[in-house]
Amino acid sequence: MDKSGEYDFLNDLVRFASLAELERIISEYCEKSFYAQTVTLISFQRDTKPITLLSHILDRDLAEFFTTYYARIGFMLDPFYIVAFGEAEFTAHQLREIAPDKFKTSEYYAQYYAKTGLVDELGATIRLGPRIALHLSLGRLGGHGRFRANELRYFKQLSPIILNRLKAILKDPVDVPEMSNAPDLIERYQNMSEPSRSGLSRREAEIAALIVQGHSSRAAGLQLGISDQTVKVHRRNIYRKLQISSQNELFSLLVQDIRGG
Amino acid sequence: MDKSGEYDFLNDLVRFASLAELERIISEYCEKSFYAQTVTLISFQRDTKPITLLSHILDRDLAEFFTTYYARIGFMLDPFYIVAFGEAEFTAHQLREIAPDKFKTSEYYAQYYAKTGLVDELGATIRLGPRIALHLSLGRLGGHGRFRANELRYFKQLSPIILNRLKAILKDPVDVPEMSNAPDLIERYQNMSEPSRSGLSRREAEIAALIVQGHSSRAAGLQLGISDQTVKVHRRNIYRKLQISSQNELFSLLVQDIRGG
DNA sequence: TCGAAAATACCACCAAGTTGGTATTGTTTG
DNA sequence: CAAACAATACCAACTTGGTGGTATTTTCGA
Repeated sequence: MDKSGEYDFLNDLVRFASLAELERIISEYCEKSFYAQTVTLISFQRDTKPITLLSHILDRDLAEFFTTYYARIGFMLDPFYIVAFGEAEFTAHQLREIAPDKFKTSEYYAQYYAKTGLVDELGATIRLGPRIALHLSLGRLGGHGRFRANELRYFKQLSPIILNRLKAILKDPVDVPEMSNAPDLIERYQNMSEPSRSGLSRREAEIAALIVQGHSSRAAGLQLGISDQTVKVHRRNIYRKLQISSQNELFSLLVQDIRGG
Repeated sequence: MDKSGEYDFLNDLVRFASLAELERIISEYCEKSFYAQTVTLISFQRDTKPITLLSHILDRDLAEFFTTYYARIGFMLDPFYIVAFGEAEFTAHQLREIAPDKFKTSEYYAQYYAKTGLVDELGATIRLGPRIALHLSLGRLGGHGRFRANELRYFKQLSPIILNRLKAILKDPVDVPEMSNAPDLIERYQNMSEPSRSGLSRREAEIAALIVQGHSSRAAGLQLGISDQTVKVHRRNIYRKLQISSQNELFSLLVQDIRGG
């Protein structure tokens, strides 16, 4: 497999002066090197849909899938999106570093992520404001192997430079889109039950969100600083209130909710 | 809940002379009685997509969902479809009688069936030929409760009469659609692996099909007359050959395959 | 302020999936 | 024919989900 130019790529990526130039560099490199098969630059917005600023996806079906599903539903369960609004101002990770413990067997993975054909991702995110962040993603398609340790290292060194330059370029307020009031994952679950029944409590909705993101009861407990037994109790109460009996249905309700409005 | 007319409905259903008249009777009754919220008449065809002859679904979203998903993917995993091409010439069942043991927690249930809002179904099927069958389905939406024992009993008595009359009406060859060569579930799994790798054996594909239909390892073993341990071995081999590691992914591959072609 | 609900925690049990291993018997195919 | 593979079977271990129960503390609204 030809990996020549894996460093040249990132090196050159640093020398751009506009979004258009960045796009040119990316498409040039993606054609002559196997370093990455997909490159996307996304504006993440807390509580509402992301905006794709740049998307280099050769496969047409995959590109369509990306705009159809990821932009509507998938992003909410994307580990990179979740990390984007965490504490750190800047983050750069390989997917495996931040994916929940059951990510690969989660409903999200099976229904959305697996369809992209991606086997690995490098993602970097820089906060532009309290509710907006810029995300750069490099993807490996099946058959090209995962990113290696040295590739990750180099990405972690250069991606902040790239994203900081982009931040400067995009600081024009024209580029910062309007906010809508679409509810986030937790709010969705809180408002989900039928009017007659009592809805999920804040905590229960938090746990529902973690579960659909692909966390096991144990992992969710660790993250919230509570026991996995407690998580199981919440699970039971969540299922009862929503009149369901499995994780699969919990995911199904989310998709219905998002589609419905 | 008003269940008056539950018998009148089926009684009147028997007195039709054409598809159009049947449709009129159904829509009349569905509006003044809660006996069934959805009534569909489908032409099942082995190995290819079903044809909806009549569909009384009040909810517009549900109706759209039905044509979008059920007609393309869902039917393959529909317990009634599976039973339709079994040994019996005629069958009439409540869903719970023929659903696989893990149906309610299956990926199919969560992704397709749950979205319909149905909580129960009565279905009757009559074989028109070796590769074609006629299916009548009555559905209960959430909030209307399941069909009761006496309703099922009456359905089992009257549905053969209705379907036999329909068979006579539809025997006109114009109504029997062309066959295509779309692969069935088992064939799909057999042809699924990448060209470079060896595909699933017949037996493995059979088991893959049973699993996505919602059978547990034990249930699949019982059905095939082999041990559940053997089913587990096949599972392992299936996962290895398809380079996956969970049931969720097995389902995902099917959906991809069907969408792709 | 009193009571209900929420949040926390722990225990036990069962079903099921996932992952290892070994072994026997046919069948197919190069 | 020999090697490879399919199909069968059994065992063991582990993880997780789902369900049942009980109990304590906190929070918040009527």
